[in-house]
Amino acid sequence: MAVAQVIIDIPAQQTNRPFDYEVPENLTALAVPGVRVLVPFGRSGHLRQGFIWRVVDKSDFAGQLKPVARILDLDPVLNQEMLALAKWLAQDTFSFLISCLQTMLPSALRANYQRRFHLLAPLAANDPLQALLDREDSGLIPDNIAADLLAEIKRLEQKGQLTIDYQISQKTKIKQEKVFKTSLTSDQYQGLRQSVRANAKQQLLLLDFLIAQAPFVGNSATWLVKVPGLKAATLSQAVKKGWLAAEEKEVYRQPLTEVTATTPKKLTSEQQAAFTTIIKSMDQAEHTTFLLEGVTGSGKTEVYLDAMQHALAAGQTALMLVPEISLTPQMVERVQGRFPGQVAVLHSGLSVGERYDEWRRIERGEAQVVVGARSAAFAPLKKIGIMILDEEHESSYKQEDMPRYHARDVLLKRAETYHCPVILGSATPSLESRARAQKGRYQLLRLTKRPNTIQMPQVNVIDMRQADKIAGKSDLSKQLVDQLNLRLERHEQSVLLLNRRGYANFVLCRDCGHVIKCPNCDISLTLHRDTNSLKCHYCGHQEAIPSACPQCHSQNIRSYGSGTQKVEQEIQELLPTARILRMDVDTTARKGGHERIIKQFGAHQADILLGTQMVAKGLDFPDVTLVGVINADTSLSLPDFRASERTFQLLTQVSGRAGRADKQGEVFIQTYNPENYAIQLASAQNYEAFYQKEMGIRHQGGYPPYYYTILISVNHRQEDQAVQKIYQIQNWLQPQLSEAAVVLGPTARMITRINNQYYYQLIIKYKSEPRLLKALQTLIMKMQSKTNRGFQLRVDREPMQFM
DNA sequence: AGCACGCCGACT
DNA sequence: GTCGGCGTGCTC
Repeated sequence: MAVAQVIIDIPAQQTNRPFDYEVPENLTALAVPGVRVLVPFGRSGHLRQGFIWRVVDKSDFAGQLKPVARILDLDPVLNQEMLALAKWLAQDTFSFLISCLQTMLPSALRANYQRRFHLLAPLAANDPLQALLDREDSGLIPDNIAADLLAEIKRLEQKGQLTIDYQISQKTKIKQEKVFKTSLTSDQYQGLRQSVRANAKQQLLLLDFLIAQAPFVGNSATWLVKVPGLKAATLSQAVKKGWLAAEEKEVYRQPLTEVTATTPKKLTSEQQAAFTTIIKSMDQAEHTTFLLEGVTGSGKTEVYLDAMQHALAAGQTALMLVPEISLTPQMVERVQGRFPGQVAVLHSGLSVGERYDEWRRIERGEAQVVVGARSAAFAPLKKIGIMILDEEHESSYKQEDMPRYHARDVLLKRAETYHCPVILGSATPSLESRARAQKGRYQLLRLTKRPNTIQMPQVNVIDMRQADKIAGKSDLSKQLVDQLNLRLERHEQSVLLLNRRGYANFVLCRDCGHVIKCPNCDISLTLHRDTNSLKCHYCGHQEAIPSACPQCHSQNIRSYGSGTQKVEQEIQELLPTARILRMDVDTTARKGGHERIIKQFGAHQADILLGTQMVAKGLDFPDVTLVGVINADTSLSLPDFRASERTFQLLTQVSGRAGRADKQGEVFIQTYNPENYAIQLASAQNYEAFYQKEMGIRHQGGYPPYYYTILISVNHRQEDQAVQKIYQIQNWLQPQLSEAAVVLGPTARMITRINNQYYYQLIIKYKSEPRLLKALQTLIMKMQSKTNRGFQLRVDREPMQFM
């Protein structure tokens, strides 16, 4: 009898190896690697979801095998390539196989475990469990259930008064909407209208609506009930009375925006040269990595599109990743316009079901081109001919939780399988990539000119130590405000970058110096004017603004430092006619909020777009002639060796937003460090010089790309526990490293406490440590044991954030 | 995460 | 002697 090796979804994930299960005779045809199965697990025998990893003839397991309970897929959801990719990913990122497999799939295919209790005997009069039964999903035990309720459930279960069952429901994969059909004629509704009690407001409202729908009555027209004021309960009552017929109807979610087909633009000679090199590599099926370094506006996208076209012409597919933030309608329309009907889009704005639909279209081969954010690196395309990573320096390509993968590494790995080239594109490549191009591991392609003779913007650095400042508004120089005013008069648009959201940075008592801090984190709270509250940007804690100092009760408490909200208010006071749009986490958090703001600004419904980093990325507004950076220094002062690189990239990018069409753009950068090289070289738009200078610094400090880095971080509710553990880890790890490896720390993280967890960390810098990876795998396993309960360990290879 | 096994204390 | 506390370790 066949034996399936199954990777199981165990919540605690204490294991990383497959478990063997017997395949019942009638399921052997379906039991192939990559299909999802339900298997009994543990003494309880509760079913869990898993993936068949391999099918073998005989098990090495000495005990009695349990049988596979159910096979969930007719065709594997993960093919051989994906399974191999998962294995590599798990090793490369120190994560569990199961989490890698899950990450590759749309969440609609992930198991959704539910615990539900059923009463066998009536509850006591005031039993707290009654509250759970009264909810709509009667008897469902929520994951975040209060401990005392859970204890009560356990108690009753032991007394035999209730049972708990465990269900695995697949999250809805097919979008279903409740649709109501009229089941009576208009006349019959009229009749009912007469007989219903006069105070049955809801029923009358419904009947009036049904009568008004008369033209539809009698035919099969279905309609969605969206009558204002009508409650869902009334509808279900109406169904019971036979007034209406309800049914679940599958709805296709493809918000098909009308796209006009576009034709390829003629390439400039530089673009043509890059394109020719790339397609040569495609034709020869080489997995070359190209670093396409092109200044903003030099037309990288046109090269991507032509390369993708070349793949399609050869019967292959194309995968293009862009940062989430630049996956705007502008970008999507551009790709869809070029390849109408062939494009699937994957981004976080899609619902679970929409994502699944797009994933299916890709998997079935109905879409040959995929545009998406980070996780689209796992798009189930076959016969990939070209892969593109736009804005390759963006840190959002690195996933911050398990598995901590970098989309770039995934693409490069897949390129080996498909023998196809990868294009990494950026105006300001990451130092890692640029250095690899230097060493010849990547092939460097350059686009140095903007087509249509658009000039590079003129960049001015304003020295805030000497600049005229507007009285009382210490963050705005007179020069910048004059420039804003000038654009306002000319009916041109401006973009302002301020790297801090909220209203004020912190709230301080002028008498005793007390700063109001988050009760859960070691960080001061940020003042938000719109909600009139103090917020913690790390844990989300929110509290009212106190009228007196909590320490000395003085009324003399003030806020310091400017955030987007305050600057918005200040500019509004200075330029009363200006229409200002604010774009930051607070205004874009809701679904579609980001798009809405971009659309509004693009449609000239505002004169000034003021926002955090996100205004710098991927936006293309032709009428913006002024870009202002209010505080270029905030990102510089961070204790992170990448601070200069980030500042340079941000300033260069935001500068590129100015003057893209026929109008010359101007950039003003306010700074207290005007002589800093990152600011100087960004204003000169000189990437090469920055690269040389920064490489020198990295070499001296022994930082990437000269060294590999690994961050090991431990957190615990109690500080002394976290400290003890990190030293214990260091003592264990150090002897396994060579002399050449450098261990920084242990140190407390910059913000030591977040959400009442204390964080301590170690950074290992190394060039070649053959034993390190194995040791870290062991460490992860050791940390899973019960003696280490309460600790969380994080092993992050090439971390983006060192703080 | 569950669930059982097992090794110690306070009771019929 | 045994009932049950929850520390420890396994789950095919």
